[in-house]
Amino acid sequence: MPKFLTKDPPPNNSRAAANPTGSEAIDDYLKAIFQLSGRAERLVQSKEIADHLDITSASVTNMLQKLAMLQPPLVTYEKHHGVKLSTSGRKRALEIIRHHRLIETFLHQVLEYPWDEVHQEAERLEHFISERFEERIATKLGNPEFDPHGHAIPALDGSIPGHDAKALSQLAAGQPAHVASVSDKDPEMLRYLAALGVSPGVRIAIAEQLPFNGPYRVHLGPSDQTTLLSESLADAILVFAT
Amino acid sequence: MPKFLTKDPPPNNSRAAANPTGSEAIDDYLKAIFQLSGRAERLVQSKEIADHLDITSASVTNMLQKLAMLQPPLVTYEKHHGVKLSTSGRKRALEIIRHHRLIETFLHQVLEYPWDEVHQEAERLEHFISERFEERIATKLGNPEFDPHGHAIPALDGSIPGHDAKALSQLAAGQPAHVASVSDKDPEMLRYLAALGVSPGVRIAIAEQLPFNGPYRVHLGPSDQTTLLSESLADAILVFAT
DNA sequence: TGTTGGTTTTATGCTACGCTACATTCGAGT
DNA sequence: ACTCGAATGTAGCGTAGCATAAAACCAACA
Repeated sequence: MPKFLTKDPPPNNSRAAANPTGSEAIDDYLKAIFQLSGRAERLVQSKEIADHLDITSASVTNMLQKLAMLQPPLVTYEKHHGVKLSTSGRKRALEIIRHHRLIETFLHQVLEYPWDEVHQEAERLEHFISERFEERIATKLGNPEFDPHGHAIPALDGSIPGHDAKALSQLAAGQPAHVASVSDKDPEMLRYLAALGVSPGVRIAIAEQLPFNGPYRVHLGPSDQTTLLSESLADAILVFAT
Repeated sequence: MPKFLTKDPPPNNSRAAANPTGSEAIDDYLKAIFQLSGRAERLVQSKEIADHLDITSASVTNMLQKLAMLQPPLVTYEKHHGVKLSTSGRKRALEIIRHHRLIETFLHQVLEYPWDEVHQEAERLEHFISERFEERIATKLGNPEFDPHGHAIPALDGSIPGHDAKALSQLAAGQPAHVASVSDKDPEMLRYLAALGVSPGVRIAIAEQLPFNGPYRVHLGPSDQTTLLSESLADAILVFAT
């Protein structure tokens, strides 16, 4: 018998109010699985999670077993084949992501945070806000569908405003498009993009990619200004064709 | 040698961003010591802390030793005589209390929480918000001096807007006064007080206390309406004479 | 069928509290 | 001063929660 089942659990930390059976670690696993499994909800391998969270595979196996035998289980786990989220697990994952993106939007719009600082704060607070807090800021913001980086905010019922976006690097040259979203992970990159004028909704089109996987030359914004974007920037920007 | 000194500490939880050497437990000890020691900053006994936090004295001794030998120390600890906060400890305690009261005010004014619900949420969030968050909500609120219950919000420099308030039960009969603050611990009580029209700033005076430690008959508000208040309510309401 | 990654098991470590049981000290009252 | 009970301190231990390294173990593919 696994050692974590020695006794029944009497949890008592302050985050319990927001999430009865949970912890920051668990939240992070659920988010990771959700993001890695993608729309198709494919099985996710331990190694992927381990890499994503920067821990060892052994730790992941441990936690997955734990998550699978919680009541209710948060994942369905097939030995040697991977995991996917259970209904409860997906619910919690979506809740956390909703929290995160609502908080980001709130920090940006109400507290006037610069957009490169919202992620870090949201990453911390997403675990601790109550249902009530979530509901209040959503109302205050008019139930927004997208966060400041253009990422869709899951609705209360778990539905996600669709977007058929693809990486700018996948866009055909000459195809006019609009910026859907930008990665929020790297503040430095966000500041740079802001300086360039790249943000959700802005018009963008690729003029050409320079030879040997070189930078992209793009036309940007209403004035069709020409700008150079590195490969990694072109991967971090999602667009939808128009 | 105490066992908690086995190795130097590499803490890594998400709250670290808000408070490098800290934990919710530590915050709670510091708050307790601050509140118990009062204005005079007298030495606080372990037992008082133990009772306040509802844990055993032994646990308190343990923690106090730990707090005393942190770098920098958060308390000065004299064996068998009690503790008081060090400069760093007082700084942190005031920071937490400032967080708590700013958050309460913010929830009430910006997110329109009813005043009996703000305490619980603030109690959780006070540990996790960043300096930046604190600064932004303070600015948004116009650097308020009092929270919705009338409690003074410590300023950034640690100063606290003075108030020479005393319990309503200590007020002389006939002496006109204003409500300074009400205890925020019990939501039920807050709802009742709200229904009566008792809130900070309201005019109040004792008509009489009924015999044998009976309830207080008070005149309340601009219309001098007469109301009965139990002993414990009269203890929970602070007033300043006018 | 053998190699080889990814996976699982096992045994452990570590932090951060909390507790019990027992030893000690303080200090108030005689 | 002395005594005795309350308050403290010490030692040892328990638990929750993660994480790890090393070794055993699939399972898929060439």
